[in-house]
Amino acid sequence: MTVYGGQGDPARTMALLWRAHSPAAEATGPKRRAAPGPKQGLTVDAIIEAAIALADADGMEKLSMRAVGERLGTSAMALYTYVPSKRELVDLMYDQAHAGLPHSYDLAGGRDAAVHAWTGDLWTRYLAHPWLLQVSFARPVLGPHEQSVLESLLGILHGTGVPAPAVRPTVSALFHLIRGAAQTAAESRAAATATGTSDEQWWTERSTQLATLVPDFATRFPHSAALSAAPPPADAPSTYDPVAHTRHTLDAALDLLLTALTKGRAPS
Amino acid sequence: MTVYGGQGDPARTMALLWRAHSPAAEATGPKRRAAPGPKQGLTVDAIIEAAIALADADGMEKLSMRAVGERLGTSAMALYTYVPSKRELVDLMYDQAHAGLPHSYDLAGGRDAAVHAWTGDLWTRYLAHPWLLQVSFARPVLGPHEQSVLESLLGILHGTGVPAPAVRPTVSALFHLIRGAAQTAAESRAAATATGTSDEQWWTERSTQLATLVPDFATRFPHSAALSAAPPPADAPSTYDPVAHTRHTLDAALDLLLTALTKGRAPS
DNA sequence: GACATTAGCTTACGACGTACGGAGTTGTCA
DNA sequence: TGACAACTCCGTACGTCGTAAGCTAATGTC
Repeated sequence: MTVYGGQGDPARTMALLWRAHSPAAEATGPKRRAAPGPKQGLTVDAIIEAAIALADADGMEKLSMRAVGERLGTSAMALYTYVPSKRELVDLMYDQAHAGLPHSYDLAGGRDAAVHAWTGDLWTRYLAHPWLLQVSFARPVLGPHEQSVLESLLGILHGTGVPAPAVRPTVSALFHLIRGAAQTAAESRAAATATGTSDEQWWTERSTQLATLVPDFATRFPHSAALSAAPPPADAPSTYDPVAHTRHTLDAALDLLLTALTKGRAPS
Repeated sequence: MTVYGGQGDPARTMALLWRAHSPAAEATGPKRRAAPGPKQGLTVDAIIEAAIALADADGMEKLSMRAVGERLGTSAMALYTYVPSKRELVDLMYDQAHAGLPHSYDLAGGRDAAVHAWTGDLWTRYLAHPWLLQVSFARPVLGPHEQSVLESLLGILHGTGVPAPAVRPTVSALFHLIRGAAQTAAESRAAATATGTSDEQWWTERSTQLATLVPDFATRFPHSAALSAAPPPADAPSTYDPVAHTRHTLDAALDLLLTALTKGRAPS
């Protein structure tokens, strides 16, 4: 299931997102008078880091407040001083996981090369933190690092003369394509390691199963049958690696889009 | 969070998917000798229907085995005779929610018109059952109704001369684009009804918040700032409706893709 | 030194998915 | 016809989750 982020108090979430990571953090609020009470033993960043490590290792399903607390040597409830709820924590994790990507891309090689580079970086990040793909992209909150990813793409599009009306559709299309492809890749990779069977093996099992279960498949779904029977394209990766395969499909789709941007009429 | 389907026993899931809904259901297994024990009081279809109704009404988060059982006048555990687990139920719901879409599309109006029609039907379905977008698209199991949706698209692409190597990327791109856009639309619609504030209002609130929180936003993210400041395109829907708006962006992205298919070089 | 404020954390609650196993019902076969 | 085995149904219970409430103790200000 997709995790829907951005469902806590938006104001609080945004403050956390931008205060914790922005260089303007100090400047934002006037200096807070030192508060009474015990010193804080944790930091939001430590919590985020622990949570990300957990999600990377065991997946989003295993991410629980108790587990994060335990990893930090305390209890689940100790986290609630720093983070209003698990949802906000997920938002913070999401933004943090986008940190460190390039702020801008070299445009000397042309638009297509730059977009491919940008795509490759994002793709790599998604596959390094596959739980990112379980956090709804439609969430309303944008943190500084996500914003930076968007900004770098806009820089490419603007710098290579993409007409203004085409920018929005292109941006949304790119994100959806990359996320979708990465999700497919991550899922097949996870299935392979979880079941121990290779992706190829898995598919043959599945299709023999389908053949006995639905003997008239080819009659009912002729085009689908033809598609699965078709040989892979000549320039596809030869060793059967589902991740490389998906990436290849993504690149092809990207090329379609980029071709349209170059040759096509400007969309409305 | 995204719900990951397809994680139960694949064989069992596929048998359920194809047996329950396919006309070849009886033919599949040799006649099962009548089993002893009480008559079954429920049916898988009734359970699926109840679960879908629940998800439609209250969202995926509120979908629980207890709730489904209650709606059918029994307990949660009563369902486990028919369905191995909640995950399989979600898979069955997912497939069932794709039932009744056209099996083929009129190609007389050309490829673009047919693809737009197909897209529109799927879009409508997604917005009618927004929980569909929380079920991972990367799940490995395909039921008969999902298969039919794929088949009708393949019919369009094949019937209008899309070159074979371009088919796979086009299909995956189309699904990702539509799902992504529909997710955005569904989310903003849900946010509007949940908070009572209009989408427009919501964004202005958010941006004033951002402005005070991050005063140097425009310097740090010039392109993003310029984009939000840009006027909407002239042919955008005039009354501010986030769903129509997202749909418009989707159509523009579709046009990009379709343009590429027509004019572009065939991708590898 | 009194006191307001705050962090840390224990306990507890209600929800979840579902394992387990008993009770009751039915077909088959001796 | 009676015994039995197979099967459905489902109540109970377990372990998990997010987090509300509230106590304890530490710290700053006056």
